[in-house]
Amino acid sequence: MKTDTLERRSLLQELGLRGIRITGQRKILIETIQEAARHLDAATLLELARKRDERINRATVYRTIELLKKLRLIDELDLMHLNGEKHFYEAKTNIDHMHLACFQCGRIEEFTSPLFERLKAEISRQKGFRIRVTRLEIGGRCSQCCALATSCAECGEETCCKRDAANC
Amino acid sequence: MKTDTLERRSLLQELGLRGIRITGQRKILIETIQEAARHLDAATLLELARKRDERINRATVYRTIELLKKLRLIDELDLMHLNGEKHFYEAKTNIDHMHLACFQCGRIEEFTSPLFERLKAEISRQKGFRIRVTRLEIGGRCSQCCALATSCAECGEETCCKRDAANC
DNA sequence: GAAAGAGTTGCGACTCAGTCGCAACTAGTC
DNA sequence: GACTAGTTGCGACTGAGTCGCAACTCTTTC
Repeated sequence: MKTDTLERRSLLQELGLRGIRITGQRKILIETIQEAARHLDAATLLELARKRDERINRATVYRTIELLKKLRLIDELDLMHLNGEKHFYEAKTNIDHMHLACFQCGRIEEFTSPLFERLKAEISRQKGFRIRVTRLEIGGRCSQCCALATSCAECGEETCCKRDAANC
Repeated sequence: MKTDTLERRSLLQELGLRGIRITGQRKILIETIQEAARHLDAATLLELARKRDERINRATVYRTIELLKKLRLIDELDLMHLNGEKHFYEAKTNIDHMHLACFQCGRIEEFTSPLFERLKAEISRQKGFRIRVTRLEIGGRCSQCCALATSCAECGEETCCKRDAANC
């Protein structure tokens, strides 16, 4: 997952520094995550990894994800369950960022803000909570879909999500 | 889920206002959600509802949750997957709030802040994104666990999560 | 109060993400 | 090159959530 503003670490390098064995499978899986143009779920990660080495097993994918999560090298996302119950993964960035999920077109946007950092500082201070991981996901309608918005055929409401009309 | 600061609506009343049929099962399920002292997952909701009417079926629980989610009367939470892959549910409140999940003791705290509202406003303004649902979950260590913290037997690190030593 | 019909429920079979134990394999060390 | 702890593949399993269909029930209408 590459963006202009957010800096992601080299996961392989981090693994090596922590004395964790770098196997062929881990190398492929990590490279696949880092080179992906979008957030990957476990099944897609497996599929892409198998293009490089078709012997890679599903269990290995889950075990590697678990490892990278525990080492806090990747973040796990739900992306508002836009695509069912899957989880998605991305290499951790230098600054925490949030994900905006458009219910209409399915696009995922990333967003950072100093306000988010201030909010985290406030939580630490007020609640005495030591923050280790944050997950801020926002669902709604992106600017493009807002611009194209027409009222819903089912309910007449302009704010309706055509992707899921019952959600009006 | 009752708190002092957050105001939750009467779901049954809302359902009626929207012309949705109020069945015996829905009444029981909604009352169970509203009277619960904690966030419920689908299986627990079923279990509690069956104490009132043991004929209630699992599929009905999932269908009712789906209905309430679509009507935006309840929020779905993951609570940082502290307890596996389940989802948890709570009646929507008048103000969006976040959940702080302690990886050590498992406690869930709720927190509201004007900064969160400002952050949402900033996203709407800067990205032109029309926000419908937000989910902010924060994982770490609560103040009580911080106070009791001793270094981890496995790794020696003070910030280690004893619940999951591999997470050091 | 009874009839009618749309909406809802229970049932059971199914799907799919994720887990686990175990034997075979291999990266890294000596 | 041999050794071994850590890793992998396999296949069976678990558990959350879904779906189609027949039976039931809430609400409306008369």
